[in-house]
Amino acid sequence: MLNKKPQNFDFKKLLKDNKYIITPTRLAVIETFCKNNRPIGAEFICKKLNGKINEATVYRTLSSFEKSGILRKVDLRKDSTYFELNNDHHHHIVCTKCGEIEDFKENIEIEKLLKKVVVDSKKFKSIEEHSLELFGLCRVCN
Amino acid sequence: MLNKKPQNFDFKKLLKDNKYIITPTRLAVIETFCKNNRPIGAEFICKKLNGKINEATVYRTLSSFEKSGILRKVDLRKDSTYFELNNDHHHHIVCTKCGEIEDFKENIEIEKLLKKVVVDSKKFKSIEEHSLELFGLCRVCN
DNA sequence: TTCTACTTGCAAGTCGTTTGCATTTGTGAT
DNA sequence: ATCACAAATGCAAACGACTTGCAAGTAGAA
Repeated sequence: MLNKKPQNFDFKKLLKDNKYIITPTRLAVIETFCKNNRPIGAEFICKKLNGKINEATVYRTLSSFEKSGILRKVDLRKDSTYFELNNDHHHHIVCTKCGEIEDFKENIEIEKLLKKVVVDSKKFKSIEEHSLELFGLCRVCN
Repeated sequence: MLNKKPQNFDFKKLLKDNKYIITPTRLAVIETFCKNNRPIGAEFICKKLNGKINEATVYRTLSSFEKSGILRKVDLRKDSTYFELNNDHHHHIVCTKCGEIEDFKENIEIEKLLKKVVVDSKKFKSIEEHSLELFGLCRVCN
């Protein structure tokens, strides 16, 4: 879990805190997430880094960062997998036409409602994660 | 959109209402969804139907049923795509270990909260769909 | 500086899904 | 009933996202 604004934090410290060996690849991947403060996928990263990092390595890095909690997966109903820095809890509104994304904050009311769902549940007594994404047409596409 | 309990409705009427030619394949696919009242994917359908329907046809049928609104896609963080009869609005709690699924109803409070999100949004003035799925360990796996 | 375990690149493989094409089938008109 | 034709299906090949095995490179501790 990060606890600073994505734009300016110490990449190396983040890696060390998560017991990673510091490599140019890992620094570059984190930097790409910081520069583009929105969900991105493997293909985007490869393009942005100009093919300097191998595709397979990008996938391995993303998957590893997700396990350690640096990144979180986001379901955007696209054909490939998107990740995001796991720094603050929010969700997305996604334009189904142009792909435009707007964030919205998780709030206490939503949390309360989800807790109530779990209380009412017969099969579950706690939940660890949830996805909540809205889909529609943005003002431009509409 | 269906408006009857999934267990007992007229498959042929459903197809006709949606301007489909009635074929054994389509009837069998709908029936599989009715019998197994939960999200299922292409592989499951092929197995249940004993390979009587070609894999490619199953994919084509699912995709077509989704477009016409008979089915809805469900994001369950699995490696393949799951669908569900689009008959009543609900969400899921999914066990990340064994895959057990429990439904919970969409309620007015959740709808209100989501409407508020849209009101606060700068880029969107309405949404068409949303996903809301909870993930955790069920009582058995916990 | 050296050693070792971890990381990376490359190429091949996997898996879910899609597509092109030839054949079959449902349905409305005859 | 039968016909004609558009639509649906099966088959095999292709596709795209992702994974894996292995050999070579590299970070970091000693």
